[in-house]
Formats: sequence, C-alpha cells, structure tokens
Amino acid sequence: MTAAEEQPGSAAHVLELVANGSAASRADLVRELGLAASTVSARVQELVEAGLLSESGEGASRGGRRPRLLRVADRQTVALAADLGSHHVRTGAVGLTGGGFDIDESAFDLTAGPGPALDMLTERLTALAERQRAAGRTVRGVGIGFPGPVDADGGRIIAPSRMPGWHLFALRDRLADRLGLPVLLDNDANVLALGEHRAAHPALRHLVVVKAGRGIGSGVISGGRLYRGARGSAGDISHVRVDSTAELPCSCGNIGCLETVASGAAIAAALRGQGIAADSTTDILRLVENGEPHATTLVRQAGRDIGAVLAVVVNFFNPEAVILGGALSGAEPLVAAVRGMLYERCLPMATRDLVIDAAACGPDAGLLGAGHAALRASAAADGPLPAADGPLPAPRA
Amino acid sequence: MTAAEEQPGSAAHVLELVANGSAASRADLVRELGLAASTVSARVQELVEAGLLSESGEGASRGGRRPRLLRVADRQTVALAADLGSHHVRTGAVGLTGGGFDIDESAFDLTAGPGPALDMLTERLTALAERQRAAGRTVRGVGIGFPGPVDADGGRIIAPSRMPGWHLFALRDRLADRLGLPVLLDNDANVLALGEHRAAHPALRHLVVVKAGRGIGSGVISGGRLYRGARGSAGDISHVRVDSTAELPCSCGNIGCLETVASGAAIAAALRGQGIAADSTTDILRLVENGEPHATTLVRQAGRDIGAVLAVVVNFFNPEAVILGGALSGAEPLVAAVRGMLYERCLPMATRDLVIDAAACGPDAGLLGAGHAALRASAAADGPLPAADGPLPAPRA
DNA sequence: ACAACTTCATTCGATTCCGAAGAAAGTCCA
DNA sequence: TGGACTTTCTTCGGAATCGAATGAAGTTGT
Repeated sequence: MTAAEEQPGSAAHVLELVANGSAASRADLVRELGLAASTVSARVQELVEAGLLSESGEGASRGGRRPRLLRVADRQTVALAADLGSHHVRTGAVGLTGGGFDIDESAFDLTAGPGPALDMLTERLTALAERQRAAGRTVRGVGIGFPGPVDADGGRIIAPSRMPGWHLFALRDRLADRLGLPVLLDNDANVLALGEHRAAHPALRHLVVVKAGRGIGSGVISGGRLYRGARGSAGDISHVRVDSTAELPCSCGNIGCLETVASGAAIAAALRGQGIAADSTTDILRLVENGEPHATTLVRQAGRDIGAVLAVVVNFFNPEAVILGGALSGAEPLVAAVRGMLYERCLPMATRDLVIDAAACGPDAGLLGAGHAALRASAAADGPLPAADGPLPAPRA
Repeated sequence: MTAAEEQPGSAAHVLELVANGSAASRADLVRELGLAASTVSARVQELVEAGLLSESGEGASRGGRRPRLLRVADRQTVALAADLGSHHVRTGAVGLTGGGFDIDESAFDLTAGPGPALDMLTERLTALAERQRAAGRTVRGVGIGFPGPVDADGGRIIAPSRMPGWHLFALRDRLADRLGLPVLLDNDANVLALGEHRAAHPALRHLVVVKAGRGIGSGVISGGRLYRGARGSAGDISHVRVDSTAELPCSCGNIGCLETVASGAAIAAALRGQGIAADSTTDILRLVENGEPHATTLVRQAGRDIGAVLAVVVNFFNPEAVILGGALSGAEPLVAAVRGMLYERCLPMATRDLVIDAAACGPDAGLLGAGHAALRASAAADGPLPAADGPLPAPRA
C-alpha cells in the first residue's frame, strides 16, 4: 500500500465526499466534483449496487425538485490505525463513515528502537483486528502515523532525531508481513492534516495543520491534497531559528531552533529547571489547567514562538486555515498566543478570512486521519469497488 | 483573458513542452504528459496540420527506432508583454518559441498614478503591435507584470503600498479596451516565476522564484503550476520581521519587515544615509561592481536577511529550486549570501538536492514570462487551435 | 390555479481517450 | 549475419465521459 494517488471523481472520492458531509445528493456531487451529471449518476448507481452507498429519503428543496439524499451504507468496513508518539501509542479502528471504534492509548517508549515497537504494534493490532472481525467487520488495511521523518513511498523511517536504530527501518513492509494486511505509513503531522481536513474542513483547499506535542511538526494540504514537497520533507517548521536569548543546541545540529524553545519536551525541561516536576505533555497541560504561572508563561511564550514562525508561513503560503493539533493545542493560552502573533505579524490580506483553530477531532484526529488514509489507499489499490460480499483483498506481498 | 486554467495534455500544453525543450518527440511527450501514445499522436497530428508544429528530421536512437523530432513552427505568432517596475517599464514581443523581439526599457514613474501609466502603456504597446504586424506577425494578446498585489482573476490592482491611486484600478480591462486585444495582468514576481520555470527549469515541479529589486517578492510554482494561495496573495516574503537592530517602520504598518532592510529601496536609502549617492537598483549594482565597500556590505547583509527568511520557506515548502531574480540578483554577493544562509539554516534533507541560482533569463525573465502567460491564456481561451490562416480572435469586450 | 421558472436526475448518442496489438526502424550480442 | 530485444509511432476497437434533451418534482408569482 503505497501512498496511492487518487484521481478526482473516482468511486473512492465520491464515497469520501458523502462520508464527510461535503455532498448529500447527486447534485451536490456534481457541484463538488465538476463532472457531468450523467457520470455522477452512473458512479452513484455502481456504489449503491455494490452496497457502499444507500439512498435515505429526500432532502429539502432549494426551489426545485427535492434531492434524493445519499449516505454511506456502512458495510462494516474498517481500517486499523495507530498514532505513534515518542512515548505513547494510540490504536483504533476507523470506519467508512469516519467514526472510530475501540480507541485505546497506552504508554510506549518508541526510542527503545524498532524491534520492540514492531512487536508491540503486531500484538495490539492483531488483537484489534480479531475484535473487529468478531464484531462482523471487515478489516481492509492499516494506517500508521510516525513521529518523525518518513519516506512515505518507500514505507520507511528516515533519520529520526533522538530515536536511534530507526533510520531506514522498513516499518511498512515489516508490519504488513506480520499482519497479513496492507499497511500505509506516514508522518504523524501528515496523517493529522489528512484527518482534520477530511473531518472538519473538507471544503478548504489550502490548509496548514500544526502538531504541537512533544515535538513540533506540520502537515500541509494544498489544492485539497496532502503536499509533500520535492523530497517529501515539506511542512517542517521546527528547525527554524527564532529570536531567543537562549540559543540552545538542537538535535539537528543548529542552535536556537523552534523545537528547542517551544516543543513539549523543551517546556518540560524548562519547568524541571525551575524545580517543577514535569515530564510529559500531559503534565504540562495539567499544570496550565491548575494555573501554575510558570507553566502558563512558558506555554504562552511557546505559542508566540510558534506563531512567529507560522506568520512567515501564512504570508508565503496564504492558506485558508491554520489548525493547531497535538497535545499542547489543548492549552488555551497557546492557541491564543498563536492567534495574536498571526494577526499582529501577517499581512491583512492573508489573515482577513483566515481560520485559526484547535483541531476539531482533538486527540483522535491523527488516528482518524491514519485510518482514513488507509481506507482510501485500499480503495485506490484494489480497484474502485470491492464486491458487495466478495473476498478480502489479497494482502500485500 | 482571465488567468485561465489549462488542463494537462491540452494542445497548448503540448506546444509548450515542445517550445521549451521538455519534449522533442512524440515519445517524449508521452513520458512527459502521462497520456496514452495514441492520444499524443493524434494531438501532434492536429498541431502539425494546423501549422503550429512541424517535424524536423530524426533524432538519436536510444536503443531502438529513432524518434521523429518535433519543433514549433513559428507561425509568427506573438504576444506583447510589459514588465512594470516602480520606476521603469520594459516592453517587448514574445514568440511561441519563447524568444523575445523588440525589447526596450525606459524610465517611468508608476507612482504618478494609473492615468499616465495607462496612456504610456497604450502608446508603447500600440506602436509595438504596429511594428510586429508590419513584420508579418500576428499579435494574440498582451501580458502585464505589475510590481504590487494584483487580483489576477479580476484584472485589478490591490492596495499597492507607495502607489496612491492604484487601488482597485481595473488595469486589465481598461488596457484591453484601448488596445483591442485580450490582456492578462499578474504580479511581477508571478510572471517572473512563470518565465523562469518555462524557460530554464521546465522539469521542476516545486519552485520558489524571488524577485529582489526595489521591493522584494516571490512567485511560487507548486506541482508545475503557479500557486496563488487562498486569496491570491501567496509568495509574500517581504513583510516578515527579521532580526535587526534597526526596527524601521514599513509601509505595511509593522516594523522590522524584510523590505525595510533588504530591498533595493532600503539599501539605496542606507547608502544615502552614509553620504553615497544611490537612487536606483542600477546605482547599487554599479557601486558593488566598482567595489564600493559600504554598498557591498549592505548587499551582502540584504542577502543574509533574505536567506534567513527563505530558510523558513525552504524547510516548509521543500522546493526543488530557489531562483533569484530581479535587479539585485545581478550582484554576486547577494546570491552568495543567500546560498550560505540556506545551507546553514535549512535541514539537510531540504537542501541536499536544492538548486539555488540567479535567474537564467536575467532582466528579460519577467517580460518573457508575461508574454508566455498571455500566449498560453489566449490558446486556452480561443480553443486549442487557431485556424492555420484563420482570422484573429475577437478582442475581449 | 396556472404558467413560468428552478432544481434534480436519467437516458442516449457523440466524442474523447485509452490500451492492446502491431508495424517500422534500430541496437546489441553471439 | 541474424535473431532477440528496444524504442517509436500508428491503427483500431472498446470503455469512459460528456452534453444535450428529456422527464420528474417543486416553488414562486400573478
């Protein structure tokens, strides 16, 4: 399961537009896809006959004949998903309608190397698949979000800082072999962006989704699609030098990077330096919620630093929305500081209609995005239509 | 002539690939376009029959049958082009093969307002059109690059700083009325990007083209197409706050913007402050070439400031190339400083294969890009094929 | 209540595009 | 020198898509 390109207007695309609420009728699909009405009608008919779509009554008139409403006929098809953090892992199943089932998070130390991680993922996902199948659901694939640089085409991890042993590890194929299912692997910020775009902002075409957690990353949607750049490393904002008195050394070899002052890891370290016990982003959030002044100050300053970098990005890229995800986006002061910085520093034209918000799906956004990407890739790879009651697609060799 | 979208594989697209050397045979076109060989053959045949393309012998074998080489049959079709600067104007004609004719530059003060500019453009372009027609060429349209924010769809200027009277001026339609020709209007950095992409780097898909002249702007090519962003203001890098002791006020209302320290206007002002006569970017270039130490220092510092901003852009956007155009790109110290800053501050993955170069077309790049855009738009608007000896397309109402 | 208009959806020929097959021309290697 | 393989390009059915015509169902205004 490579990161398959999906042509606009494919059956999978139609299904997606209906699933996320962008289109509720054939006429909506025509407007959304820009295809001929006859083509859309034919495609919808295929999907209805395949049991993936169903008609459900009529909608409100807009001055003419009432539309026949469409909705996804959830044939109990799911993808498994795992959202990996450097110190935790979240797993769950994601359905065609976009909902998540059986979501669970637990602590896991990814820095211990790929071996234990592969074992852990195999174990958890196998159990999850069994539970899903026992519930009568068909598992079509697996999506993984990894907190570091990923070669999505090759399905490998690339030189993650502070994670020895992972360089060039072929996580996708190793996991696919073990599970007997096609696996999709991508960067955590990218799957977060996919999830937020699909679930909360499907109509927007240019989107920057920041993941502010233990590290800082961002995923970019351009023209309605995930943007990877020339070498697949687009979206990096964490290794930008920021105005700061403390020019701390960064894992990338430079000094004064955003990551060294505004990441969850940096904030926790600064708190410990002030004698306050803080280890994880959860600890930081708790401190902020309890009104710990040092924590709040640090989080607010982190928001300002992130905002200063995003200001450059917003002026250059001119997106319709900046979405803040990751654990730290749960802290209101951070979101407020980013907003303030963007409105202060960006051109009025760039912020006039700019949406700046925390991730709508909260902690599940990355997981849902990974599952969604896997579902979409499996639809693209196995042909547009799985037979209504046909066999499972063959697992990837 | 709006900024028409051109679907890949259209006749105009084929013509373009042949014109800029990306494809020299039908087989090349198949590889480049990703279309079926039969489709390409049919399209080429159309173009040959319409007299826009011709076969010219055979090329070298690559281990099989020799390709039949194609080239643009220059039917003497041109677009007029004008590249406007705040204090000069450059006009010329651009042919299908990409070459420029009758290029001429002269001083003109754009800040005097739209009225005089409209008169000047009408006069110069009318004379140019007459000369081109007298030479037996057909004029298909006009392309204009304007040094400020442009609403390309609406053909209007938007709130340019330091150019009173231009806000919302409908330059495109006013000029089209006067000339009786379709006019395309876009930002100067955008047409520069189009020109450099087409003429020098047609194979690259993600490109940032900086225009460093009296002001600073950039044009972005993403996915092989001009990227405008949500509100059409993408590519702005001049209103980013930079590390600087002098936090000078900027026309945008903020302080410490890149433009206030690194633009040609800022450098000239700084030189004057040191008692050195310098008014235009030409003066600056001359001083640098003569080894004036203050000028060289200022230009090098400007390069570092621009490079610091571009480092953020390169990490985020991950382009294949950063091209430096505009008058100041003629100063080697500036180019060198940008290179140094990018290699120092960007992630290795982002700079490993990054091309950083001065604009290949030099001072003509923007003009050629504007003409090329106009040719392409006219091909898209008037249908794929102008009749071989048919009538002129009707001018825009 | 009835005509005029709008929106939604399908049917059906025409067109475009693709993909397989094959023809034309050349290279490579035994 | 003579097959085996490559590359280039065309021919030709078949599939996908479009667009115009049509029908179906509702709203609005007089």
